[in-house]
Amino acid sequence: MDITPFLDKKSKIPLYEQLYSFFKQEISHARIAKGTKLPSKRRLSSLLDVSTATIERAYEQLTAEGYVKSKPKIGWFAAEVEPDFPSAPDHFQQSAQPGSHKKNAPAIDFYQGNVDPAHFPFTAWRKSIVKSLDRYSDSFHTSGDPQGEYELRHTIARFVRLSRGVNCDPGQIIIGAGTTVLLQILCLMLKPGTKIGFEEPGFHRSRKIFEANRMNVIPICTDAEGVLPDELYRRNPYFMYTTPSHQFPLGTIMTITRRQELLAWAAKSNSFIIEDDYDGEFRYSGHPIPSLQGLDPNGRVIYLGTFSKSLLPSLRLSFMIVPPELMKSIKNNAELMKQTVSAHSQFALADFIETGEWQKHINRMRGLYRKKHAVLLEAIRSELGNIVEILGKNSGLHILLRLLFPASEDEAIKTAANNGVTIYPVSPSYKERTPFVSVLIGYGGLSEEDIRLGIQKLKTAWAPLISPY
Amino acid sequence: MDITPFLDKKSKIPLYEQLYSFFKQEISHARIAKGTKLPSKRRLSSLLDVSTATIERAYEQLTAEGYVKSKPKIGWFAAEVEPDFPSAPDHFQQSAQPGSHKKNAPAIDFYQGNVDPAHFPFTAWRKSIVKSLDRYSDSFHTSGDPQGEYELRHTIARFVRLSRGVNCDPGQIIIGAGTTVLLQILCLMLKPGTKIGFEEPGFHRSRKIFEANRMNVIPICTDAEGVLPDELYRRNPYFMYTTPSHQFPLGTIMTITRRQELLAWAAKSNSFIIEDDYDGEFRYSGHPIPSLQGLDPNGRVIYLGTFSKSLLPSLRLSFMIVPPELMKSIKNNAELMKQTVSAHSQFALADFIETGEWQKHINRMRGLYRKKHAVLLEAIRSELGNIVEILGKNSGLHILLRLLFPASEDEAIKTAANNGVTIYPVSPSYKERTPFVSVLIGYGGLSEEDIRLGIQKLKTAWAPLISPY
DNA sequence: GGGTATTTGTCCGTATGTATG
DNA sequence: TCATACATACGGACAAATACC
Repeated sequence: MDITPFLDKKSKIPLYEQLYSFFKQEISHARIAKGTKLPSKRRLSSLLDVSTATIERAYEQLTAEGYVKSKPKIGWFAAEVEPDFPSAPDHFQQSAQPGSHKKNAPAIDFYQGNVDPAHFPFTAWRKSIVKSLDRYSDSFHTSGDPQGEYELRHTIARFVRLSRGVNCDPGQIIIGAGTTVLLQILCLMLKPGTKIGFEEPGFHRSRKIFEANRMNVIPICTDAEGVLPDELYRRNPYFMYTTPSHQFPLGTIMTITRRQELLAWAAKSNSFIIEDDYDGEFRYSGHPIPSLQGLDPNGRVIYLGTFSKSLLPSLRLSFMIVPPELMKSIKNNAELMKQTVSAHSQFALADFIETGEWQKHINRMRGLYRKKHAVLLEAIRSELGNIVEILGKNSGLHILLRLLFPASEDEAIKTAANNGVTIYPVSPSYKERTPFVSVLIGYGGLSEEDIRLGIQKLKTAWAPLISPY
Repeated sequence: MDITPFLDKKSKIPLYEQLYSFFKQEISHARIAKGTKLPSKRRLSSLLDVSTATIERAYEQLTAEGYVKSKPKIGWFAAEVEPDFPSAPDHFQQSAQPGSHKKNAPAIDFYQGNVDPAHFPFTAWRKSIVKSLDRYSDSFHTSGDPQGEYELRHTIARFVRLSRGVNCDPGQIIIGAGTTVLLQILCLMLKPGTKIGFEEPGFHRSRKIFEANRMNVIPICTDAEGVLPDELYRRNPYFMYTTPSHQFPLGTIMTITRRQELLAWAAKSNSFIIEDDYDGEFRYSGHPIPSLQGLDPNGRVIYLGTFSKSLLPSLRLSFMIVPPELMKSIKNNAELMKQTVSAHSQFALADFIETGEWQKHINRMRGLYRKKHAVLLEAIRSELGNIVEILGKNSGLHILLRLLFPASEDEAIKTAANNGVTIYPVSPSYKERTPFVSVLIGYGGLSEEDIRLGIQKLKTAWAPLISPY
């Protein structure tokens, strides 16, 4: 047992905590047997050249958590701890040694759900959280408003009107821990077998939610302008799920005429449209088109928004704007489920938006993503120019690569993986047959350099797949 | 000498100055004899929950003015001082007394879901949150592990084993934003019409979740020992939902024999038991009985735990421990729903538990609730002694009052409301007929004084309902 | 076997750095 | 910039347990 190399006096992590983590690891992994006498304060202190009080503090903390026991005037002893599970990732060891890069560099991950890790306004966000903790501490002892805290709903209502042209009052907003939770609340009001129109292709996670709730999911084809209204008249679903601002996965932006046709259909057939605006904040070219919800005078649109892309995926905070006609039954179900987002997160987000930090962040990110987007397109053009076609390049945080060479989706993904690049299949987005071979490329979470590198690697990976003639 | 009430953290007067004034008063009024050793920096610091440096600053100022003398490495001692004017007004006592009661006092709310608002270890919790923000910022840019962050699951596994006798490894744990979300995930794996045994009476919110998911909810009667196993053999549901550690709403604690019978039934019939341990941390008398999960060698128990009662309702954090046989399908559904709790909350809670703060808090709360509980019982005995019967008085944060006078539940609640007391109906807990008239009294969120006052008001409210003969 | 020096945990005051408003 | 408060780390005084002579 040698601690010396684990103590880093220059680290930001306090000395006593480094010691604490070390012993915690050793004991819980049974590398120090229970009952073993630990080195005395003074011995360790002179060995490691730190104060005895530092050692003492580490031991004290370990005592508080039951890892060691102290016998006064005798010594400290490792306590009995459940053996740790061997597969447990040694998180502490890794985080304590930030310098050591793995030999096998992690794959470059083009996952569409990731966002830029480097430019998040951490200080401001932290400030909002701390502020909300201090200011709203009175509200934390109840489970809170099942729809979500009024402050946040009010803020969202105001903001969404300005930025997305969505009209609503706070009473129509339901806060939830992710779009899936909100869709789940929606499903609770529907009988199994209810007809749900769903873009084909479309966002598979949402489709699976409907399917798991035993809805009758009807694929509705899309073209370059968006959902085809004829199909809707023919199949006449009760709900129609769509992603008009940036169709998933194709990336098309629904035209204004198509939007109006959709709304007309909904009004005529007493159906509802679910508008999932999952990354509507990021548009790079062309005029912004108002949301379906904002265009709709008849209250036929359920609007879904999220802060996963525009703030932090790990925050798990989305919202749903419900038309008055559905409000009562959805509210009932929301109350049944209770609120799913912690009050402090809600207050923090409200503050973050109110202080203008969110807007600043989005603006900054839009610029960054625009640049990444350009880098990606350029890299693809130069590296893969004649073997792929790019689809959906005007907004959002992902594009589609249609393969112009005879390889299966599976082959394309596997060879990429073997070359250290993770890309994603498009076929799950289709309920029925997939018309052409393509892969999903999300670039939000990668640096410009990694984007270039990743595309280069793709070229290498795919080279053998291209027929030689 | 008790300083606690004199320290007002929200005051504009600096903390060190409040301390300084206090000791100056005490010493110059000779309430502290000369030569007395003053409490050490650390002792005071932990007692008052301020930094040691703050105490030091106060002592220093006192030293400078000759009120105390410092002996290095030994302590601080009160010095000899001219006695001050004896009639000096105790300025602090006034400013610290927040006692100005409002004229229109809000209703006294006996809601069972509320918890004590005054004794939450706010500083420690805040510290855990800030620490998790600082230390895990790398993890926030992805949506995280759908089951929940490994650190938290590991911590919960360890803790639940020690405190509730539950056996599991972190891989079996699913974190979710509330018990309802977890039950919802459970329901996604069940066909509509699946038979769910449900305690009669039972926790209505859970029942409604099953019903909303179109399960076939079968009421299973309970007696003083818990669920009746005969009923189970007769009706043979696939899942049986129960609250063995503190039956909701009756408050009975399931006996060990009954527990074993239940487990035997589940093993024999290949069914599963859902053990909802919603407030198992709080038990006031009798021996602790191990959880069903801990007694079960056959993996037939799904254990539900929550931090709503034992920490903060607004945190929205619960967990589910899944037996291996169900793991695969439940995991699938959890992945479909994605994780519903923000990563920073998860890391913060893991830290809060790991640093021993949670245990401290529970211990403290158990004592407080025990006292409130005693106050409540005493108040009921003295005020309502002969018109009600108390049910379920050995654990948890609520009791049941059975009305011994001829009034309806509705009447009892309405007259109470008219007298400024909110109490809750028991009838929603019953799926079928309610056998006797009773009301639900939760006391976790009320002060001892309000508990007494509330019961007094109940007496006044109900007086007219009692037949005069 | 009894006294003494040493080891050890516990408690203490002090100094310096850092975050916040 | 400055006041307030907290966090981290240091080194010494003390008394009990232990080891040694």
